[in-house]
Amino acid sequence: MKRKSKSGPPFLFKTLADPTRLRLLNLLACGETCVCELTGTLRVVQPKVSRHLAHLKRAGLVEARRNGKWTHYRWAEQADPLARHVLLGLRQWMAKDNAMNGERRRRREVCCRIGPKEGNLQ
Amino acid sequence: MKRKSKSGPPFLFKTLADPTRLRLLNLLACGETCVCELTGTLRVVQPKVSRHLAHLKRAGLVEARRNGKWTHYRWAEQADPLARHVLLGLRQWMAKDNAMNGERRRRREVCCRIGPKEGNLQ
DNA sequence: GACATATATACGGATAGACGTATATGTCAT
DNA sequence: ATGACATATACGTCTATCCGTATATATGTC
Repeated sequence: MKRKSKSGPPFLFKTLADPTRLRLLNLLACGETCVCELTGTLRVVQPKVSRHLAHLKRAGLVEARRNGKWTHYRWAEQADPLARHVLLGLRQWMAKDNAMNGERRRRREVCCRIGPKEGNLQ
Repeated sequence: MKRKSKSGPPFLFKTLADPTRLRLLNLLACGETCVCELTGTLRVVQPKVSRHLAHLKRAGLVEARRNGKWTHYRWAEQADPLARHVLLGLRQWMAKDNAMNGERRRRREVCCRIGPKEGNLQ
């Protein structure tokens, strides 16, 4: 049987080929966020969010940090130049996209712990 | 029923998520190439090559030009900034990747119509 | 311990994508 | 028109992926 290469450009692009994962990356682009906030903002059932976060983590795009009952996710630094380049472009695209902007705005309303000055693209 | 958006970032990334399509883009990065040369270089059955080329064309990544019995494919200019950015990064990655370099080298051997000075990344 | 909350995973079904093979289309030469 | 060649598409199958639901795990509180 053939090896299934869970790395390299094809796997990176496969990871970015899902709308829900892009929405998650968009919210995480504002800074570290916990799962319940992501679930609330995207209005998506929690297992779906967790599954996609797990996929992003496997792909090395995000990192997780446990804090008590909560798990906080954040963008991971990219060692691979291609991934770094692509994610930079993605970030710039998200900064201009209307739908993505709207979701970042909603994130501020959903999350009680974010002050009015936070919640913008970093 | 829900719309299946054959455009936007998810579709772009889905298009780039297949190894065969990346190999095709790699060969096309050297310049316009006809299907039989691509088939010969990749050592892949012709319908498979045609199908993936059709996919790349639908995604707007390549353009086709018919010349007699042959069809020549080439990279298409990208209007979308994200696509342009991602494809630029991809091109730089291909220029450094060993496997991709090897295939571009083999392209020169397979194709009778390419002189020794051609066949490098543009 | 029992319980509530936050998150992760397992399971089964539905759909999309890739493949090999066969066949259709299009072009040229005779 | 016939045949040869280059390319495209159609068809059936197999696998990967996404989803909703149910359940498991982990942590904190009482």
